[in-house]
Amino acid sequence: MTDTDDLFIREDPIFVNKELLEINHLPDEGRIVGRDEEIGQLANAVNPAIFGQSPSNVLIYGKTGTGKSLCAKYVSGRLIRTAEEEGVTTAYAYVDCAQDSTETQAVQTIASSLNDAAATGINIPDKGISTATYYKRLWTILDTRYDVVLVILDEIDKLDGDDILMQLSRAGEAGKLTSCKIGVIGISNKIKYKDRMDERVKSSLCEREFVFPPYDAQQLGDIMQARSDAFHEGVLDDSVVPRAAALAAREHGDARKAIDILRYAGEIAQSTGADVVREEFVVQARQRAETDRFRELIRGSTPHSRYVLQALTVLSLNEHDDEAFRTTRIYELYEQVCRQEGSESLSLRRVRDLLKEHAFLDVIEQSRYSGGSAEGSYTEHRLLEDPTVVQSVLADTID
DNA sequence: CCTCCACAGGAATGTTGGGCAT
DNA sequence: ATGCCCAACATTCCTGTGGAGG
Repeated sequence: MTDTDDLFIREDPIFVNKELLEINHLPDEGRIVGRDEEIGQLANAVNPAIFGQSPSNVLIYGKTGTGKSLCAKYVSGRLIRTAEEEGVTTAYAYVDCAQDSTETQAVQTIASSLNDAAATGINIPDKGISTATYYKRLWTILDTRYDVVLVILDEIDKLDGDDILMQLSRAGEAGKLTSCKIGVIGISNKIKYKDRMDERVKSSLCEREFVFPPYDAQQLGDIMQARSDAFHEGVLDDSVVPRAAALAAREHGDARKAIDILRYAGEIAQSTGADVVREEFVVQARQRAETDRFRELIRGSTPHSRYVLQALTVLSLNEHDDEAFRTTRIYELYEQVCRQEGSESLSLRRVRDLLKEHAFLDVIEQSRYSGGSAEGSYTEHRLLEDPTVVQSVLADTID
């Protein structure tokens, strides 16, 4: 091993502290921009936990990238530290309901993230046991290890039922828990989510409600400025942050997207060997952020789910004029895709459900029509993303 | 107002594969 | 090792739906 091996770059010329640009990075206090009031209210709602009492349940609304999960995690984290100083043992569990959409998966995630097999002697398997068993183990874990627990349910509207909310909010009253208290922080980006909630759940979950407004270009700029320490001194061209802020502000004030753009712009600079992040990289970076979000969405989906999407994509690419297609047309093409892949096609009924799932994840949009006189009624499906983008993502998601 | 069509979607039932107790 | 339980996925069967034209 010589110390003059120049095959590898020894020091990153662009980034010093790239973690600052990770999506899940929790900034220190003072780095959360424009959410002081919300943080204060949130803290106030969960404050009783510090004395070992039940925190208020909270529902947070706001579009994606308005800092909802960030603030929820941040407040929960500080609560745990403060409670500890008071001799109260607390913890929080974070569940992304888009990923764990069934009741079972969500309970499993909560239980396994709060469990410590060494301390409790309880094992939480990934699958194979009943929902009731997961609950039973979760209650035991909570009672033996904690005084108060906060459960953050992100994208709660993606959950397939209210059952888990019911269980969590009633656990104490139903005698399932003897000493531990539970607080639920629900996060939704659909305001109307509340309307379709069970009345009993609604009254207990919605003790406090907050709405997070989108960030404006100024705030987005501040947010990125606060994280610009991720880059080496002088590497960021002065025009980069304002440009990225303007782009992200135009797209509904999504801070997550703004930070993604900044990171990608840096990576583009890195891979092209540039020593400065230039303004023109920002535009390319935006494109890349878009495909990345989408790739994440379809990464977890089953092959047939992707074939269905593939069928719709091919239709959209071939016929630019009309961009919405009937279920049956998609199904015909889907059968063709299956033959190419050497796979047995699923039933029409099942494909209808798969399409509905895509609609739920905002990948496609469905609208129902009636043909009128003896023409029946039908549903049309439209891709929400650029077909060429979908095509390229599908192509390299082969695994 | 009723019919007719092309499909939507609810319900029941079957299949698969993993964890669990014995 | 073996049978059992259960969630997730899939199929089959069937009833429900909307609006132009009779």
